Amino acid sequence: MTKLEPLIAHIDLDAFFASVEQRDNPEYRDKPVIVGALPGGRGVVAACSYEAREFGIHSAMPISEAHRRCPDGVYVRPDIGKYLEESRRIMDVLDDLAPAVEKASIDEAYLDISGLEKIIGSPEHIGTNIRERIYANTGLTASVGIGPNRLIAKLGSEACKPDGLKVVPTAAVLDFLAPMPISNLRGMGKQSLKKVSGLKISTVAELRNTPLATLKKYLGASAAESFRRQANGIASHHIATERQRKSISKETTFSADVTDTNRLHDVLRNLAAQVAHTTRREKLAGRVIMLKIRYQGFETYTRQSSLDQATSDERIMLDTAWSLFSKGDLPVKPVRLIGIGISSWGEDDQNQADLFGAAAQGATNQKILETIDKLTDKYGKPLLQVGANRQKS
DNA sequence: TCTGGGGTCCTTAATCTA
DNA sequence: TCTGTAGATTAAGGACCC
Repeated sequence: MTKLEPLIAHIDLDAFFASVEQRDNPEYRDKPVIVGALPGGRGVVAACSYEAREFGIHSAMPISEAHRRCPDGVYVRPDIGKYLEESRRIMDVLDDLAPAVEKASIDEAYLDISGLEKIIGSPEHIGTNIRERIYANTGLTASVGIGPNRLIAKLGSEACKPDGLKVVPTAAVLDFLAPMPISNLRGMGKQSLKKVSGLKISTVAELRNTPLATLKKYLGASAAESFRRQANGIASHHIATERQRKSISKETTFSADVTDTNRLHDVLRNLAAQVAHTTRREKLAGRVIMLKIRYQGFETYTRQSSLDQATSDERIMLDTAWSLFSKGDLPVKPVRLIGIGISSWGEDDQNQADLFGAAAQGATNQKILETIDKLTDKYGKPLLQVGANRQKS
């Protein structure tokens, strides 16, 4: 049997949030739609329609600046629930098409379409098929890039936006990459660009021709090697169909900075409850609690603390985070943002939570009950709490 | 311009441990 | 037993992405 050449497709919905709003509100069509914070408040643009982009608006732009550029635009608060539902429908369409689908974000996915050529036809044919099916099922347009690996597929879909299809055969990869700005490479953000500014290189071809030792001097070994591989079109073609999330967090920015510690504690309690709820819903328990504080001037601190045992209990999360806040090594001044997170999943507590949950749901399995007795003997009261919390959620 | 929220991964420094 | 050291782990923060 001959080995299959890897063939990867990257699917990217065009201006996703804004397109959903334009589809659902015909009066928004052909208008600059800006989804995000409302003018007058603190916040940024989460997504905007292509009409809005003509005013120079882009995602992550402060909403005040967007409003200055386009005072007559349609400003909409995001409806994440609606977008998640839409995302699920799109992923269902993709699941029907390819054996391996990796959801990369709410509006993006990678598909392993190796071998599909024998069933559906040429890569162009496959790409067209994907775009047509998404449009037929959702009324939304998507851009599709197809190439021998994830990087080329992703850059392909970026190159043909909006509503396009780009196929890059292996033989064309180097020419495809050559004229691109180096900022197109994964990981080449503002800071890395600053680091290489002295090299006077702007295109991928120029980066490719820069000695590796020189790149290492400016970027460090690991980043230099990564950019060099990318410049040569070398990247992974692995599609991860199952991805375990590594952390859960919740944060909030105040409309005006807060000094009142009672208020901060109340807000943190609320955030801890939300994080705990998600943690239990995902049947997880974590050992590391993280506190995030941001002051005026975007001065940001994080502090974390490891627990002896994994938890999904909001009171433990709150108490741990609050003791990090009160420890005394953080500046005492008005707080702009406060957040809490949990990570480092632990096996034991998770299993115990599951067992208690099963018992609470009326399971009579003798083995479960015996195990609960054993665990209760071993750990005592706090464990009963795990079950009680789970039941509530 | 004045910067959300929820993530991941990487680097570096400090600390622990064999 | 003491000390130095290397490697592992933890903590904090930076950078990036959508």
